[in-house]
Amino acid sequence: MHMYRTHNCGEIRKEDIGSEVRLSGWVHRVRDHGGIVFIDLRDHYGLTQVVIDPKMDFYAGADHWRVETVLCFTGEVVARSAETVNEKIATGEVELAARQMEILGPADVLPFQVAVEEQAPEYLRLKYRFLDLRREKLHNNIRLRSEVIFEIRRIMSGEGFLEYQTPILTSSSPEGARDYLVPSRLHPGKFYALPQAPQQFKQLLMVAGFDRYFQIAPCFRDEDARADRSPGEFYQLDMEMSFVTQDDVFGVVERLLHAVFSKFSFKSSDAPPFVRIPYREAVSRYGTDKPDLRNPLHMVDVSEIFRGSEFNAFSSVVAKGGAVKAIAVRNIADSPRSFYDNMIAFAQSVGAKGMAYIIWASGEAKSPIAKFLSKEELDALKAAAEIKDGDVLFFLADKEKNACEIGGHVRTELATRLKLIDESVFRFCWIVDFPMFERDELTGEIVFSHNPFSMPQGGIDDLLGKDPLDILAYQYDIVCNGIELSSGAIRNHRPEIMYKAFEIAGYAKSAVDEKFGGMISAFKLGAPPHGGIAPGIDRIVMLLAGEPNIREVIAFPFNQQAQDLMMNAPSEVESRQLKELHLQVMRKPAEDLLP
RNA sequence: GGGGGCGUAGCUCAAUUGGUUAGAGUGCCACCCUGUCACGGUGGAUGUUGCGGGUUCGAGUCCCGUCGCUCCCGCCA
Repeated sequence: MHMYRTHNCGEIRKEDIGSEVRLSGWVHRVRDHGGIVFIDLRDHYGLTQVVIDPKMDFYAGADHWRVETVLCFTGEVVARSAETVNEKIATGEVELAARQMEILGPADVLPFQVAVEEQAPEYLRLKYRFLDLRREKLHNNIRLRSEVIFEIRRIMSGEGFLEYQTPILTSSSPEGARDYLVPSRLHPGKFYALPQAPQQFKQLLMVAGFDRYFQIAPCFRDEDARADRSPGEFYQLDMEMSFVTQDDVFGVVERLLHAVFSKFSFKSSDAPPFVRIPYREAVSRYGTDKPDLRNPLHMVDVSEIFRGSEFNAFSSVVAKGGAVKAIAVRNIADSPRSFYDNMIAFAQSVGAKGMAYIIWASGEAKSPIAKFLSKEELDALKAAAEIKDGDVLFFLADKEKNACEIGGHVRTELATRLKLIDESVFRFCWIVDFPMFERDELTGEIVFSHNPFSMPQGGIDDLLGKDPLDILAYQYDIVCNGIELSSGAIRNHRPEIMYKAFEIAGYAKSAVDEKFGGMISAFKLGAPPHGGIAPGIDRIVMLLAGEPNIREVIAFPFNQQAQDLMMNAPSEVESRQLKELHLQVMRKPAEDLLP
């Protein structure tokens, strides 16, 4: 018989009755009846009830066994009587009558319970992550993550992609997020950087002729945390394809996401092709470039209706080049006054100067602002927002950018408060036609609005002939339920177009050669047209697991301050190590004064 | 770097709004119990109310500061 187990704790069934088995696992729960003890023994696979009879020589100690101790039991599989069958567990028709017991791993008193899904403080959960990972929810999330990644590899392989590794120690890039730096021992004063993404490497693999690349790629960015953004490191399904158009990339991603989301969730998910929304329309209609399409509300621009209106608060905004955005909500005319007051307070909390509304009920428009509006204006509003009796229209007037942004928040808040969001679906959309450049609000200069390596849609002609702010890029995002899963692009593989694009953003040719010399020289020696995308693995699993926080799908996450409380990272290092790396730590003055 | 929320027993929470000795559940310890499966029962131990000041006859409660966790803004090509 095997030293530790013949079966796992989720395995034995009626068919095994009468056979001698050995099980090892953690003590999940103990039910001590004095004359008989039941122990739920747990492992990765399930639970099995072990019964300890008072006649057994190890019985006396049974009630001292603490939960989460690791035990090994040997004994006979016996049937449970009809009234004692436990239908809640897969092994519930049988139990193990223990004949032998061995303690494999004793456990001290726990900082928090494993068998009970009670809330525990975040710092304890992170410090004792291995305990938290034993708990059902987190354990299942991490298992789901593994299964999702396995499925992704299977599908990508089926689509003709091969997986390649790229360097973890690379060079710092001038664009993008803050880098994590690694000092060089052999080159004093020089640093490696951890990759923010394998962007240039995957493009070089295309130049090298590998045609279709993917990688479950670690990415490192020294940025502050959010609920859906773990600081430090995260994983992307990084992919790149040669000789493709935007539609080819979309096809692969749509097939992949639909398959993965259908397989691992009971929620329904959009079938390909996914909705495509131009960037400017997304901002105008939803107030964001990552709209949650489960939310049925949207904005309409009613600026023209108010141009020259007697309602001065709006007409003056329009006269100054601003916009009036309206959000129609169906069948809420009977809401109490407090609902409108609270919504106005919310709008102000996200930057609105105020928010007007009109209620259509019993064929009449009721509103504090109705008396300023003509019948023609009211009719035009009804038509623009397809208003029916019982509907309410909310208005925000501001500079267009502000009105859209605030309206976006109000749209989300309205849907949340009115419970308009369908929680049973995954709604995907592509955001396309991102602008290539934008004006930096602080400096007034033209800068890249997204990825500098994206191909401008009109190629060199647009770069030469169009207003830079009107140039669109073959740049796209994929969004699911309001969460941005990824950005991608058809790349700019033509050196002359790249030089020109960088020139518009204020970079001299020599600067491009210096920063991206490797890529430029590669593109001068025969580069195929290529493009790709890199959906975030953590966010995909987060959506599938229904978790509101990304830490719940990462086995060993940082806390919000980018610390690992279990491994005690980051930590100080010995002065010898610093010396080897030609580094000197500049401590804060206050710490210098300490003895 | 900035703003909001939270911080009471190992854990989850309460404490009648400033009033006597800070409670309950769970966990822990001891004992009882032969069919439970969140077993049940009896008893017991456990508190620098995050920390430091202040106001007050009196502070878990009010004020100031500080620390920690969290959510958001900035940031994330």
